[in-house]
Amino acid sequence: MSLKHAILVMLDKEPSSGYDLMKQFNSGLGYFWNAKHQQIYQQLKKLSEDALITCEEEPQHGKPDKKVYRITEKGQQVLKQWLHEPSVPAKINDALLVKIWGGHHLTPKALLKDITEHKNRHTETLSSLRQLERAFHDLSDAEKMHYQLPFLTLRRGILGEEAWLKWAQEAENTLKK
Amino acid sequence: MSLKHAILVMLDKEPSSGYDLMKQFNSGLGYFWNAKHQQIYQQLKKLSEDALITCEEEPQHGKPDKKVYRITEKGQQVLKQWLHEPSVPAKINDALLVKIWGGHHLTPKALLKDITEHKNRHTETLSSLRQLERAFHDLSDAEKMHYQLPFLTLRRGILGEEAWLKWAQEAENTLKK
DNA sequence: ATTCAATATGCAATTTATTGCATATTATTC
DNA sequence: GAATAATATGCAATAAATTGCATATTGAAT
Repeated sequence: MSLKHAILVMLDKEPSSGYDLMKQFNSGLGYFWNAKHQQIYQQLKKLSEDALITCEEEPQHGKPDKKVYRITEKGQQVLKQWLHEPSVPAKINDALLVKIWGGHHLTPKALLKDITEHKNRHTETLSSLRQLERAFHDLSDAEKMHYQLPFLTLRRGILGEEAWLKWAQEAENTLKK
Repeated sequence: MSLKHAILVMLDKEPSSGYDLMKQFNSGLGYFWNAKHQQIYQQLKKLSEDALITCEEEPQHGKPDKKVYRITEKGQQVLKQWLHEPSVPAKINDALLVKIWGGHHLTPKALLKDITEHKNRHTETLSSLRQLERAFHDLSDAEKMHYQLPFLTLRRGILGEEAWLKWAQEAENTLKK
């Protein structure tokens, strides 16, 4: 229901191309909302048709031209309305947990391997989130105030990853027996 | 990519009707994999067509008849193959976090309200997970062994919910200033 | 008797998401 | 000069998920 709104939120902060958005979905916001590049381009098209955003081609030096999208008045209205609605609960689709839940066909070793691979990714994510956190702490008070809300989402990421890794430790202890 | 596999996992443990599965998706496994009843019935149909499961109508007393599905040999093969593949990273779609990330249009009060509503749901979930955990601890050693893997997923749920609530506390402290 | 909640299943239409191509520019490296 | 990586965008087809109905049985409560 709302890749649309995620894009509006992003464009409301800063006009961007599809490619810019894609990069954000692969880092910052992407931590909380998944989208592949196809989905983004499709939504941009749709949002343009509905006049919630406008598009302007912008020549670049050293890089292919890009289409810069901007949120419109109408888009802002739609965004604000969405912001005021109660947000729907997060949706989780976690294949690893499904596998563990029904994993009696697998050896503990096979499960551990799968868990370890995930652990590596979570460890990397956590470390990059912590780097962002340190950068935040170095900001001036005014800047900290300005980034207060994104910082909260960063904290959510950090606490989430820490909890994941703590669990992985438990799981490893159990499965190694 | 794998509501299909989640259903096979469930049917491998125990033959069930669509309604049975739906209830599980609204409690146990549903914590890690979302599915609405329509999706379940549609998948059951497809899985039957592909001969990964069979269907048998079972009359009941006191309740409408139900269709009991069982996993077939072929289904077990498909399931085992899936279990041996590395599992895809979990997908998160969390509208609340998107909203907070771009929530400068909202008052802290409005954000707090949204967070509080989510907090209530998470509190309830945590409390029911903890109840399951206590029930597990009362089991015999043999039974504990038997439920080892589902217990790990339960622990994941508990650690995840605790982390969420810890974050909510931080967010409230920040936003109440 | 009638309403309500739980049980039980499904069709049809639409919206979203995914997969598999496909293309073009420029900078950098070999 | 040729290959590669990063930038930048897209079509077409399919698969998956959601929404909005729609129906039927039974038990328990009013």
